[in-house]
Amino acid sequence: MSNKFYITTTLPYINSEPHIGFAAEIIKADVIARYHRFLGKEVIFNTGTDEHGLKIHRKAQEKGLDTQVFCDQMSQSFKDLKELLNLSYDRFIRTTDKNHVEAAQKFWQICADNGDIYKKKYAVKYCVGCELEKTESELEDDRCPLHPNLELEIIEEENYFFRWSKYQDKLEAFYSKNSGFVQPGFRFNEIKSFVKSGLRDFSISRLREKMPWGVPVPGDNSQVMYVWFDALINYISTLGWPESQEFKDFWPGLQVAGKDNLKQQSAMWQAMLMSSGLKPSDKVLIFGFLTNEGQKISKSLGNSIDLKELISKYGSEAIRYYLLSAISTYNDGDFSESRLKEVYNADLANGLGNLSARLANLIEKEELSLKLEFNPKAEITLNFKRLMDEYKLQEAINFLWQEVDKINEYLSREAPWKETDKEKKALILKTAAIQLVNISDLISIFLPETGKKLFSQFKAEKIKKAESLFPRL
RNA sequence: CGCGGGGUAGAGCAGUUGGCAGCUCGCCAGGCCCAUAACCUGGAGGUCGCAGGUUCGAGUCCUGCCCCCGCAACCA
Repeated sequence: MSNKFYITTTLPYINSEPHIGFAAEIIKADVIARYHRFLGKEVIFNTGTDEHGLKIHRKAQEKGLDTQVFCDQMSQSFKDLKELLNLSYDRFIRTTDKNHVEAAQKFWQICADNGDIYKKKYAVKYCVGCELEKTESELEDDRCPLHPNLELEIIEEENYFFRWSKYQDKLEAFYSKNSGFVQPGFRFNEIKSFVKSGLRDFSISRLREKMPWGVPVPGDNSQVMYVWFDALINYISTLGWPESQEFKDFWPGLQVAGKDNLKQQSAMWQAMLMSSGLKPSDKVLIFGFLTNEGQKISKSLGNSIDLKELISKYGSEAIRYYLLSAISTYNDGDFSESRLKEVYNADLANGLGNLSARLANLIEKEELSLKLEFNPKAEITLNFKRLMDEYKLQEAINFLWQEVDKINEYLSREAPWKETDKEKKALILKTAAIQLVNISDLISIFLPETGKKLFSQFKAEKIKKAESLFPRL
């Protein structure tokens, strides 16, 4: 197995502030990255911001800002998540970065040289909301059914197209050879049937005079790249492609995305990689969406969750725990503040928090000297790995909490506070502490701060009661 | 016949290859008294959406049907 591991999130489009859904995605990616570091691998974990396109340009204009200034501000807001959510990414690429722009142009050139980019004159109705041209069959009453409030724009111009259709067979062959390529399985089925139903070449450029905010098409000053074409390339430009050892060492990698990105990640991008002669991605994980208190998250409903406020209220560890353990990794889930509190009290305060206080207190009174070490061969670790290797994050974290329960059960059963034999008492406490130490290191994959605290508390020569890990709410 | 997800205890959800229906919260009754009013044990509460089929055996596989929700702006 390679000692190098590369993982990347999708790049969020920066026309609004980061929200809970993206937080869920990047936290899951963070857990996977930490897991691979835990396995001793050298990891690159990439995220960043997608900054081109008409919507962003217009948004900046609305605010009376220079587009780059607007992008700088929004991008910073996403960068802030690193501290706020305790993320461990080590790359943050912006699609307006110079090296990305150059890589996108190089990539384009290679696809063009391979005959996969051609110019076509066409007149089409274009929906600004989708950033997509619409065919007649997609329209209802001459309006985009997805954005009925927006007037369609008629685009009559010569644009560049990518020969997606050429890759249909290759994609299908690739899918059938790589049975776990997209996870979960039902998403894989979805994309397979989509590709099977036929691919149509898609437009990958816009006239610069109409849409100035994009990567210039090499050799044609009148056109800029369509936002999706350039954005996908970030997954390799961040590794220094085309000229870098790092790219050779780390590509291909694991990509994670929300379910709205299924086509782009697992079919469009893979075809683009095939065209440029690069290896397809290693794997694509597709996560579900969140609702807020049972309702679809939307600004018009005024129910978008203020992520920063939430974090300052409950702390990143609680948010991480909730998103990872109480919400399905791959299915849609619901975010509810009352549920968050419930889970916090049950699992963090009464569960892990109380247990660590309970055990530390018992040991402190006995003045034991334990000097415990994490044991990577413990059965717990092996069972845990089995789940993590299949990216069953929710099952893995819940498995750890079952182990927390077992320690509580063990203590109640053995009742060391009643034991009069000093040696027996010490053995009971040591047994419990060893289990907790083993779990702590695994917990730090999900809750880095908590893991660190537990580890330093229970690895110390003199275990002492510390400040409450998770005070009850 | 557009694509997809879902309908399992009062609420929220798990159920991998078909093998005695589970978890968390809440509720009831005990226990413990080391710990954060915590922890442990037991209990009540389900015709697993409906109707068929395959099977020794179906929440799980097959067929049909009913209902809910995404695939609309913002957005993963």
